[in-house]
Amino acid sequence: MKSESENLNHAFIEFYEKLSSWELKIVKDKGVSLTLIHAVEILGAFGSMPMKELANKVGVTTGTLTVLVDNLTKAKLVERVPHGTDRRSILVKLTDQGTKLFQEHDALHLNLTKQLTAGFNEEEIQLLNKLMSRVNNAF
Amino acid sequence: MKSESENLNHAFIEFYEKLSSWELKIVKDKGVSLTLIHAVEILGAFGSMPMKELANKVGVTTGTLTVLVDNLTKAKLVERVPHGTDRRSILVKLTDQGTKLFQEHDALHLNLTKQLTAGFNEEEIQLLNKLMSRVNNAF
DNA sequence: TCATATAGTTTGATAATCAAACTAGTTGGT
DNA sequence: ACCAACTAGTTTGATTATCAAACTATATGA
Repeated sequence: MKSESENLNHAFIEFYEKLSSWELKIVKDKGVSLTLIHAVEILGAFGSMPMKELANKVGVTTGTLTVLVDNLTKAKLVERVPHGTDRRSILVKLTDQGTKLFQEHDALHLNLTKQLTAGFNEEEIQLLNKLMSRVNNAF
Repeated sequence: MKSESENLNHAFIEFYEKLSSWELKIVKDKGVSLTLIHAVEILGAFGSMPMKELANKVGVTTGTLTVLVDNLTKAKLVERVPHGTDRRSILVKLTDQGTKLFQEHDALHLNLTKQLTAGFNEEEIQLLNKLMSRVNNAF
């Protein structure tokens, strides 16, 4: 007999796998790379940050991030702005256009979430949100 | 005021982002590529499947998957087995060694899940599992 | 002041990926 | 039964992503 933790673990993994596939399909349709939209998503969620920190969150080296930010800059989605106190450092910041892309992507996620919880009543949605928020805070 | 769906959506996205970063870190430590472990995870979670279906789930073209499965085969993690009724098709199946890798990776996930739900009682874990399973089934 | 550390870029090589052409097998309409 | 249209997977040739390591510019601390 499987423990409840094992069942939950597999539910988490299945959700993660399905969301990954969904995300990949979405970005492919838009003709942008997964890493690119991932960077936009991180900047949208956490705000402007230095190259190094963004590289860590995206999961690439700073060398790779330099190229990625070059491409994002060419596409007018981000801009490099000087760090206030450390002249070695550079902040990566979403442009208006980048913010728009982030919001569009977020709206697609919202559609998906609504679709996935179509059979839920308001209390169940609220309950699931509470439980997932507790999980996120423990991360 | 944000709707409950929006809150849940952002909880899902935060969970997905955090799990992605965790997965990336784990995979880097092991020295294998994210795509490779992703394929193993999909095969472990959903069972053997044809090239095309695996390509869709991994999010690459069938051409790319051919190379990936070649590499996985060289590493003795998967094998190509004939499809019962369609001779054009090939099933990708985890080997014993591939299954072992999946189980090791799954154990890491389970540790994480237990850690994330350390503050939950048994009923809450069961409840979250029920809700997430319903979400997964709607995917 | 100067040795050491850090942020970001560049470089050269390797690996991942794609689109399109190709092979082999299936299916449906006549 | 035949054959045109379709599908699964592979191969090929080119492009892109990525890394490690060397490099530049700035910061820090003894």
